[in-house]
Amino acid sequence: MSWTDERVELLKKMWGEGQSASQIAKELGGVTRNAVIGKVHRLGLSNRTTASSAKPEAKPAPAAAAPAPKPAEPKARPEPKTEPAREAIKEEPAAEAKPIPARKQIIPAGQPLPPQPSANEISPEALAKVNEIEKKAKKLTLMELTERTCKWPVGDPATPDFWFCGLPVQQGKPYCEAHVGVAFQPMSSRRDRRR
DNA sequence: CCCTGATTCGC
DNA sequence: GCGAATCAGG
Repeated sequence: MSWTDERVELLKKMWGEGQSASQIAKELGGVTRNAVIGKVHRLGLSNRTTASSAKPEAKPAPAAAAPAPKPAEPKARPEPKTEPAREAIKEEPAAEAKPIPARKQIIPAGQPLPPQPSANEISPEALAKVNEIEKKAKKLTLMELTERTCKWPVGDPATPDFWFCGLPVQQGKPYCEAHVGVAFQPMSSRRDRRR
C-alpha cells in the first residue's frame, strides 16, 4: 500500500481528530501504526500532546533576562487541547451502551452482593455464565478500560466495590462473551411470556 | 500486560 | 519516502 492522496487525507483527518496511530492504521488498512506515525512525522504534523508526551522540553531561553512576550505566535487556537475531548468520546459509547445490570435491591454498601438479583428477562444460562466469569473478572477501573476490555459495570458506582469486568471483549462488542449474552438480548428471549 | 507516540536507520 | 525496530513512557 502506498500513501495516495486519499489515504493521506484520511490520515490527516483522523490525526487531527485525535485518533491514535493504531486506530488510523486500522482504518486505513495495509499499514502498521509505525507507518502511520512515520508518515505523520514526515508530513510535519506531529505534536498533539496526547497520552504519553509530557515533553519537559525546556527552551534554552537565549534572552538572558528578557522574558519579552514574543509576537511570533499569532495562532488562534479554538481548542486548547484535545486530551479531554478524546477521553470524553471514549467514555461515551460505554456509558451509552451501559445496560445497568438490574440491581433493584438496595444493597448496603460493603456487601458482597451475593445473589445476582437481576434475572429479569435474561436466559438462565446467560446469567449463570455471567455469575461465573464475574469471579474471574479483572475488575478494572474506568481508566483502565480499553477497546478490548469488557466494559460491563459491576456493582454500584456509588460504592467502593464498583468495577468493570475487564475480560477480553468479543470482537467488535464492548463486552466479553458472557456479558454480550446479557447485554444484547435478541428480543426473542424477552417475548411476552405472559399471555 | 496493554497501550501511546518518537526516533533511528537500512532499504 | 518508507516503515520495522527500537526507544521511552503511561
